[in-house]
Amino acid sequence: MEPIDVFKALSNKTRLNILQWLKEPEKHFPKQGAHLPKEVSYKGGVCVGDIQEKAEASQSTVSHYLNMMQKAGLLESVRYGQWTYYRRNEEAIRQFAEYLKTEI
Amino acid sequence: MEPIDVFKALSNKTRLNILQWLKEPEKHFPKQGAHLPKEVSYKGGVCVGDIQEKAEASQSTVSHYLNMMQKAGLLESVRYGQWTYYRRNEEAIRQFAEYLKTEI
DNA sequence: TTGACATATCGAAAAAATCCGATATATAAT
DNA sequence: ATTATATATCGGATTTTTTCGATATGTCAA
Repeated sequence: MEPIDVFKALSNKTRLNILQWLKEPEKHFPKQGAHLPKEVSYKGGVCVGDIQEKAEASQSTVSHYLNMMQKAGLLESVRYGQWTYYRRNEEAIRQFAEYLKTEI
Repeated sequence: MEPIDVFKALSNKTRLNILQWLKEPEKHFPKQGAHLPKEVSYKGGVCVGDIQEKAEASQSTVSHYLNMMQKAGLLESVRYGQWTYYRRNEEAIRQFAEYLKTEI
């Protein structure tokens, strides 16, 4: 987790929004999980299409953003069938907040 | 203090270094304060020239960086004669770390 | 008041980020 | 097999950031 990559990932309104929406997925993505078979239930994860709709950017842009945020360590993903579910990597985010508090 | 501006300011190795150097000015800028008359003593502040020398970037670049970091709220400055001293805005930095911990 | 020095600002070239549509890939449904 | 759907990747146009040298401004010293 390179701090600079995290700062870059957070230097954009849309990406910052996505990260904050994913704090409360059921609130910001009410129809979330519609595609998920009950037995797998990826807790807190939201599929790309739902995020794209809310973000009001193109599909390729949102896919790119999510990939960037995942590489920075802020998100993690799992694929179920044709859907990719993204959710926050809370442990990494916590570590980053801790780093910021002590090192910056 | 716009979070996005702070993230942008921190998305650069040199600027991140400057902020960290200024945590311990006497350690990273041993000749610091040479120009300061004792009676004013801007605690923790370092002049642009000393920062530039350590950062190994051009004078205009460093001046620009410092201005950007100040606008973001991370630094504050005072001018004494022909020198401008920059130091960390600890309260703002603390607030930002707190924002990150609770809002991100 | 002239010259030297510190810093800020300007203008521009180069590099990187943004962001899209088109296309590829993978899976699912018929 | 074919078609439809979700996501990823590609290629490129546009915008923003980076970074510099040149110049302007402000201050001090002789």
